[in-house]
Amino acid sequence: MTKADETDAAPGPATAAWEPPARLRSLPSRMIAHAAMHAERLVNEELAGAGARKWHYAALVALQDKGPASQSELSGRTGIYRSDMVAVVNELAAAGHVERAPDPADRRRNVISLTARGRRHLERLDGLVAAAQEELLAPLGPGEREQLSGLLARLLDHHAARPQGRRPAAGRGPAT
Amino acid sequence: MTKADETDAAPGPATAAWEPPARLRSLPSRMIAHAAMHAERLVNEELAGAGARKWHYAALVALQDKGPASQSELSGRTGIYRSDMVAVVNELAAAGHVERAPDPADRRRNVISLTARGRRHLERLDGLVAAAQEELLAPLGPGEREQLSGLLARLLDHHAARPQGRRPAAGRGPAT
DNA sequence: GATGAACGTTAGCGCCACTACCGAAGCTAC
DNA sequence: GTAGCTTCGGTAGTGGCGCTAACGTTCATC
Repeated sequence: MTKADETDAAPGPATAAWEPPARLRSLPSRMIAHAAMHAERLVNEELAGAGARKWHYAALVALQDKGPASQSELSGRTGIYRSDMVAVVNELAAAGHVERAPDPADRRRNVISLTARGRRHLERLDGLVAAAQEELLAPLGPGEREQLSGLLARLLDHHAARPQGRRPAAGRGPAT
Repeated sequence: MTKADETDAAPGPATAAWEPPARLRSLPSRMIAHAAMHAERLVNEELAGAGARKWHYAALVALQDKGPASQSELSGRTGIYRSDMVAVVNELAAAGHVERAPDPADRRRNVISLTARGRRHLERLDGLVAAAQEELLAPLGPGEREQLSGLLARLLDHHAARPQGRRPAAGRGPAT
């Protein structure tokens, strides 16, 4: 048997020693982290087909749903740090999905606004992201999906209120 | 108003433009990623008190629950990549929590085993990790925690079976 | 008109998942 | 028994991402 047990379905006692112990497998923080990895992988794979990353999607959605904004405002909407927002806007602007114009009312600011092309692009990304969600949640029924969302929302609400004193930092949470 | 609306509780229309749109906030992949960030932060903060990281914890648990193992076997149990396992074992060995001995039966292998000191250390880490889980799940009742765990387990089972063709890679999933 | 804050920007750190490659040692097939 | 595969420990490096620090410009306030 040179290369058997490659697609072997029967887990012998030799395989057991390679599996994670139940104590790790059932650890909530670990399960969540693991699920997050799958989620990110799926989203990234989908978006990669359109040459986009989750940051781009988040920024475009934030612009479409709440209108033009300065970069730091966008930062607040998306959870992307101001420092990283620079690159995101650069890339989106280079692709023509977004326009960066100086704010006449406040010359420190740039006003970022969605272009027609960006809107079209976002439509496509929406489909890809939705597909990723579908893949991610595939094993769950509609009711279960809502349960999961509800529980996670409770967690996030709780921890969003927590953080010790840091309110105006502009940059909380992941991009997608 | 130089620095008002800093700890302002009343969200005026100015604040709304800074909040993430519902479309992003309710995106399952994003919620999971966000929750994972909180989870990792909590676990890291707890473990930092003992000078440990989640990798160390995962490795120690894997050793305690399934006995001594080679490094690549440990890799399989914990989800830590073989390449990264080197450093983890180095650190654990330097702290005296683990012993690395050449395997007489197979001179390519090192047998890693838990020391008494490592067992004691792990006891402490267990408490810290448990505390982190408690903080993480604080807003949820016992029934809800089981719901969440169950749903996540379903997700993970589904996606663990998926990955296209890559079975023996030894290094799936996060460390904690 | 000086002080201090906000904005965009650059640079860099640290963690972590992941890849590629290496030499040594073991196993299998001929 | 030896040639050719794999496995193991190990080194190095990449890239994404969350996060901090600092700087010059511009604005707001006293």
